[in-house]
Amino acid sequence: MELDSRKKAILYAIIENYQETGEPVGSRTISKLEHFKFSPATIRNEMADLEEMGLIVQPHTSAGRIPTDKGYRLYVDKMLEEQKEEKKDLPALPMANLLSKRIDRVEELLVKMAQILASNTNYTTMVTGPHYRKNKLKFLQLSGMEDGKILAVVVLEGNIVKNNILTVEENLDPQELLNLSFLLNNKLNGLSLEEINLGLISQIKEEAGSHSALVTKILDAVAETFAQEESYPIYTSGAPNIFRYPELTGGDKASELISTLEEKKELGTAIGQLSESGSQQDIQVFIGDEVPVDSMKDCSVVTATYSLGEGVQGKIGIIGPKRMNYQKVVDTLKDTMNQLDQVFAKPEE
Amino acid sequence: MELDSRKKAILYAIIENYQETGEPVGSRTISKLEHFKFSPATIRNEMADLEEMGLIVQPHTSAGRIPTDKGYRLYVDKMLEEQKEEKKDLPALPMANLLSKRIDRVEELLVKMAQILASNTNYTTMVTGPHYRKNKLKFLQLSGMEDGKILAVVVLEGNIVKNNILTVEENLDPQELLNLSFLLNNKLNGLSLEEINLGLISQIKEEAGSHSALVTKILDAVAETFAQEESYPIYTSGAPNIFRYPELTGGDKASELISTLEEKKELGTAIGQLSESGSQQDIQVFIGDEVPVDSMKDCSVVTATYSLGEGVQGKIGIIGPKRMNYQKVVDTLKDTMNQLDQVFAKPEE
DNA sequence: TGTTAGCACTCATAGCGCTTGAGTGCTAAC
DNA sequence: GTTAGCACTCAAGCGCTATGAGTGCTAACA
Repeated sequence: MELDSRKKAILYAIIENYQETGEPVGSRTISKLEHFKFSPATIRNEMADLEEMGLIVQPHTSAGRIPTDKGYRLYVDKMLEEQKEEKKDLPALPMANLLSKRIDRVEELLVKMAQILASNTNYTTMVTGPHYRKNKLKFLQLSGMEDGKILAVVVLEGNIVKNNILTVEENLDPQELLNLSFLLNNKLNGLSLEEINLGLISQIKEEAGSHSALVTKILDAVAETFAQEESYPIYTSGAPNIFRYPELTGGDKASELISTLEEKKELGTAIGQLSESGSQQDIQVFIGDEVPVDSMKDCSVVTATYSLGEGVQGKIGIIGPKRMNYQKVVDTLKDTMNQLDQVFAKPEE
Repeated sequence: MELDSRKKAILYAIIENYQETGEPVGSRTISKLEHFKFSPATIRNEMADLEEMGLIVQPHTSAGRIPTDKGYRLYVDKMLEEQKEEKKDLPALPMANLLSKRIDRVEELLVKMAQILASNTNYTTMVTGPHYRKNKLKFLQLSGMEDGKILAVVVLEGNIVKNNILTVEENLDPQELLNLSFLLNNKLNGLSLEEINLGLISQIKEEAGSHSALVTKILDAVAETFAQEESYPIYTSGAPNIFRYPELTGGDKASELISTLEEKKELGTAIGQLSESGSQQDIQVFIGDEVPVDSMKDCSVVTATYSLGEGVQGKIGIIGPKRMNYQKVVDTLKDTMNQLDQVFAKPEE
């Protein structure tokens, strides 16, 4: 069967009407719309065809039609296609203020970003913490603290800073500590986790002489810092927004969704999958069953990859009902990415 | 009217039965219980009295009784009273493993603690980040990083560590940095935010000579560290548990509750109030209208103050329906507090 | 051949009346 | 003081009947 332009127009009209109302759309509703000069009967014929093609369905015999995943997919693909050409002007999000802040408070930035996106779109937002492509040790600082403890500060590329407070039995004078600090920096800087192997470790221990126990502790701290980065955190915001959409709150759905959002683990792995399967284009749309999280099969998810320069990047996902306003979400995300790029593309101030 | 022991027994029986079933409790149910050798009619007479006293109510004429806030209050007060004498043995929570971990990852500890409490009680748990009574600067470390940036590590009492990466125009050699570091530590150590006043600042700037601009930046970083600590974070866990209790999910209640939990601000101030109004005893129970958060007027909240040594303390709150198992919650919290105390009371290993 | 009017049909939803059963309060007897 | 008995109340469930939105199909029309 041919999907001519009239059928398309009807499909899109159904989708857009359903987006607003959440109710199945009947032939009469469509025929009363501006651009449609055909009678309900004609529309009905076309709708029967669209249903045959699997683009729309009736929830029950005497109801109007709602779009299927396939119908949405068609709509979204066409939309993304058109997007490439025209450049839309959206009211700018109040992200600018946010972005003028310090870079070293990445976490706060991400949380705020999630909040703004959630309240602006009325959907739920999740943001993965930054993922650092080149995870290398950049800098290591040891400082003695008065009570016999040592503060070890580990800095990775991308300016991830982690602190570890170590307790030592032996007593170190500042000069020894400085020497040790120098030795470790010398040996380890620029190396990734894999490159710090046993041979290197024993070599360092040897050179450290009597302080080899301390070196072990420090290296543990370094390893932990790397590990922490691998299990990067996930921030969510606007979870209660799902209550705006009755189709997401029937039965135990709301509970399951909220649980999924709270237990961020599953989300994390899912997002990982998204990343891998993702093509070059930065915006991806997952509709219904395409979402790789079971409790979200009634949702759609739009993801984007953000970048904070220095190869630091992560994912943003907007989670909403399948009848979400894809146009608005995609535009909003693009706008956000642009703003981020503008700020972080600047030569670092 | 006199609240004799039989009336009390009936009240408690109603409360405990209602805790389990969530359904109004009738006279027949009570009379069939072990210890009650009276007929339903007698129980009914007593129940009429209890209702007159405002301890129980009927949701509608032909229904059983449910406890009022006042009824719960009586029950809880008696329970707390008895607790003081007998020492209960609960199956220990799997907190021990957790507590054997490092102390310097307080945040992780608190999150895990919230999770364990939530899954163990089936209620929602919130934990305020540690509040440091004596907020004094303990240690300040400046390190030059290769790309012309300076890493400023600020350590407060209680081992709160914050990192700030500063960008400097001027070039500093390591020795100058060391001197500056020494100067700042000398001047600032042991001082609280209020004690770092303008006079002191200008004095430091003078001694720092040409690096006064840098000093300003560093002091800003210090101020920010203090400020961050004042808006201490709040962790929640087990929010979806509210869906277990129908009385909390009718209407928009679930949505409001989840929103409140997500927007932790209101919680924070409320918790603040709790702290202030709190007496010496560490466990407090808030029932229904006593809870100082509007969206939680249908809930009860049990709070405890935890302490991690060094005057570092915060609040834990368990949020559940008014028919929550107070006994279990209070016991669990006490057990947790004890475990924390045991670990942190040890001479710091 | 595409479009439309007309009509019979379906079915979710709402409203109505009925029954059921859990639970009560009251009274009178033990 | 306690209990048996009884009339009463009322939420909840069930079946029945509109109601109305919406459909598919057929036949007529341009």
